[in-house]
Amino acid sequence: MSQINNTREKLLDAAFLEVYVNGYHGASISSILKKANVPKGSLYHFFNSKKELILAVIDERIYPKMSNFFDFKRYKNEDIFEALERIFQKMTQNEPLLTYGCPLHRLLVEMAPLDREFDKVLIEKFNIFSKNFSNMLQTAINNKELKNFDTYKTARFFITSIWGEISMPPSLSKKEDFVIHTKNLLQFLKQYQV
Amino acid sequence: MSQINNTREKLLDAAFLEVYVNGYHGASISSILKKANVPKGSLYHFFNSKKELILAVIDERIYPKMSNFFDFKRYKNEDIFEALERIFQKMTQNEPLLTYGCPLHRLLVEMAPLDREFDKVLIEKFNIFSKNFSNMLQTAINNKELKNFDTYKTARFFITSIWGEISMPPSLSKKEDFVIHTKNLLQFLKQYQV
DNA sequence: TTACCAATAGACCAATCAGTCTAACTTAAG
DNA sequence: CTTAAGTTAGACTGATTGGTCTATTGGTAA
Repeated sequence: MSQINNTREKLLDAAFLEVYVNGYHGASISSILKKANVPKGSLYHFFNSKKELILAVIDERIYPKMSNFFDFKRYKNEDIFEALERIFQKMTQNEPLLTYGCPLHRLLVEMAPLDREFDKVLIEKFNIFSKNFSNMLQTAINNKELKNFDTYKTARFFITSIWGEISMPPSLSKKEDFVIHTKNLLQFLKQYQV
Repeated sequence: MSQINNTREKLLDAAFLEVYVNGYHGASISSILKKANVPKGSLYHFFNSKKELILAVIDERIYPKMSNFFDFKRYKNEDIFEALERIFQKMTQNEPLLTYGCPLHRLLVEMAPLDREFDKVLIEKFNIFSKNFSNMLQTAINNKELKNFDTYKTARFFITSIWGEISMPPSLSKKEDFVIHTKNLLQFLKQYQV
């Protein structure tokens, strides 16, 4: 056996890149094999189909990366606005993501309406991010930092809004625009400040 | 000759549906021909390639539809908030668009990073919408309805934000969420009210 | 009537698609 | 050393891809 499924890992890496650039339908198995420098037999040894491979890419590559991007956690002694500013700041520094968009969102737009399994898996992830953000806001409400409001709906508003901005193509995607976008969202949240 | 290029129109209609559902890479020429009930020779008589066909779909089908959706025009005697409420209200009534997303945005996400021509054509459209909206806001500023601010950047904020929301897949796309989204955006704009 | 050209029709093409299959190789266990 | 399982290797398949080509049709204008 090769060292702990090195081949499988190489396939996931190559497939991630291929799908990130070309989307699901645009991604080619032969191109993935070429990138990974792995023969076809190995791919179909580890995965039963292209679809299964890409679903694994979502779970094992895309989702972990994006969890780090949508990292809605409070530090101690931060108020909610400080925390969000820090989180948005961190997002802003992730240049490839700002430039080339969120791979989760790209697949969501392409595949969720077409395929039940993609729909299920991708929405699952979206809901996790929303829930995390919602919890963060709820804590702030409990702490009397914010007035009461529907935190889940606001979390959805923030995330879909951010997705809209970062999915703008490289030719239009300027860091400055993202900064303005997140500042606007923070400005919006200020209305709930106590 | 058939009546004023009836065949060409049928091809554009069929191609629009095919691309709206499947995206560019997922769209199949043979499926388009079947839908349109038109032989292959006719397609390649009117268009030189799949790409040229879809670029025509953008200009002659998608853009006109979306111009109606992103219809940033003031009526007489409306203040800026009344006008935006009316416009968002009209968007809200366009159920297929809310449910299946904006075809312009879907293509933008899929193709703009991959192909210079798609990038150019699609961003052109985005810029038109942004400019129209920006002008609308500028008029309100000139009328002393709103304080001064960068209207173009705010227009971009609104449009990318709305795109993010309506590109959510059917399984998550509820009219109620869109209503909340636009209400939040209006709420944001209220900060500039004089 | 003739001539011409736009449009229709679909057989055909090479390339590529995802996926299958069998053989060989490698590694670990007994 | 033997055996079995896990993995590699890539030739091959049938379907489908976008696109080409030639023949024919239908209508218009001279």
